Amino acid sequence: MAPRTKYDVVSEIAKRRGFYWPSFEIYGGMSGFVTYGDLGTKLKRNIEALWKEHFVRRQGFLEIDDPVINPERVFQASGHLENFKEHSSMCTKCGKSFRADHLIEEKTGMENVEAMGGEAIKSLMVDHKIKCPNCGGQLKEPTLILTMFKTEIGATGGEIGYARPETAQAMFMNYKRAFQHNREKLPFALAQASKVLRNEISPRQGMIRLREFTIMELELFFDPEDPACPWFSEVKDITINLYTEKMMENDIKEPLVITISEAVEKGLILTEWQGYFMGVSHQFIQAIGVPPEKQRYRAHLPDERAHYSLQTYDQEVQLETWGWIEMSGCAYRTDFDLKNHMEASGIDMTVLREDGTRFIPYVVEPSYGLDRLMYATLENSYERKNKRNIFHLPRNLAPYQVAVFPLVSKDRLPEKAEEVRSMLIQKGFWVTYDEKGSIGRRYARSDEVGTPLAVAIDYKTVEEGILTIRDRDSWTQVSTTINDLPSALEAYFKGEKEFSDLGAPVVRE
RNA sequence: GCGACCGUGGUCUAGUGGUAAGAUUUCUGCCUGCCACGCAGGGGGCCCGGGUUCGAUCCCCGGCGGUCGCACCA
Repeated sequence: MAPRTKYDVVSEIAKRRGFYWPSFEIYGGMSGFVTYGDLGTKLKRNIEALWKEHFVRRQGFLEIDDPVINPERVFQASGHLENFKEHSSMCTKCGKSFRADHLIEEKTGMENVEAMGGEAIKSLMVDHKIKCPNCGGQLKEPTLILTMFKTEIGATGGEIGYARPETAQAMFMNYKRAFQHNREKLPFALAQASKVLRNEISPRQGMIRLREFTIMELELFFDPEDPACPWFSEVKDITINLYTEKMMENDIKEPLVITISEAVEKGLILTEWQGYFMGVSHQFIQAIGVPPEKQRYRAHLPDERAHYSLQTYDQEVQLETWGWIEMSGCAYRTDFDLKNHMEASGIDMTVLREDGTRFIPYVVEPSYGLDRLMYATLENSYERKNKRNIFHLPRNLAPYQVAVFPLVSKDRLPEKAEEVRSMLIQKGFWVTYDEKGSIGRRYARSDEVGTPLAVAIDYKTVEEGILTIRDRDSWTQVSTTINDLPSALEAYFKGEKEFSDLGAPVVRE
């Protein structure tokens, strides 16, 4: 049997304790779909909230929420219908399948064969007698694979619709109205955290590649003649690990360690806005618990880039099981999308400058996969210590903030604990309560779901109103009073106080 | 989608052509004065369909799902 990977270990706890598990289990399951349980739902919600702290609230950007199903016209205009598919050809002998356009390019040296269309690809395959590169066998006629989910809108099937494979089009389609809501001022951004669907041919790696998942994305609109980012100075000194396009082409293994401002000055990052978002993103990923040395930015090579992008940097995080995995992408989309929608819809999307000239805004887009961020958060916070599982989740991400335990379940301690629990709930905290088994077992159980603090109600609590707070990470305790507890917890979760400041140290024999 | 391997209580594993074991979890009661404590008792399972067989969780075929490799991942 293969050794258990960290992914196996984390997933086992996730399933057993209720973070996430495979969907449709009772009907045999279906790969590419995941169900979040209580803990996972809360953790995911907290990561989304933290993302909005970094990318929406701070800058005063706008949010929207747009339909998942879109009519076909949208994807004609966006270019997805043309680009979100490939011509796949399978070998009749060994069964392997290949991208027909890539095979033609290899054999003939032609470029951009994909754009020539299906019929041309079919005849080129025949003309050049292209065989299976694996075994030399005969290849089947290429078939078109569309990786968007297709459906019909309306009961009589009047119009074809597709589930969106990204949320960006929503921001572009609603750009003009939002621009007015922003009192026609540039730059501004539209953000959305919402579900998208991609009909992946063969999803693998559990949480990393799903068919239905949540994207957190924003489109920043700016005047290409006024490309300065007003908050650039906040991130300019952040050091990142960078792999530029040129470094990728020359197969350079060591990253360029460089500050954001230097990378922009040298033209390695094309715009200040990309630099800004890459810097904020570095902080954000660090805030979910991934240290800088496990982060890097890697440029997309031209043939890897999406049809709309002039430059894209993937932000990758090093996971123990799979190595470097993309967590976000920061794409420079220029005016590609607004221009397309303007042409296809006939709606003018240009902006008037003070000098009377008109222009289509340029766009920079940072985009995040929430589901894999959640996995990265769990994996990075996981520790096995003294045969126990601990998730050292950042305190602002933990599904539950505090656990309340009576020391023993007798002598009116449970009743007292219940009082403390209701008080904390009334104060707005996320609280769990447990009185089963030994207190040590209950501490262990709350560590396993990443609850940062546990409050123990003992005889001194009943007699003098003094209780103890126990820290998940250090397993140490401090004591304070029932009356002081809420404000202490509030300061702790706001990050104003550290654990040791919450009360007097408790020393046990 | 192709190939290899795999599918046993909630979870992790053992095992078998005669319907199944252990740990853990969960429930009940007792116990419990700070780190998965102890005792007693209870609950809970062979992925689905077909075939071979007196009898299939085990063998065969198909499906579904998982892991890995190839391909795909805009």
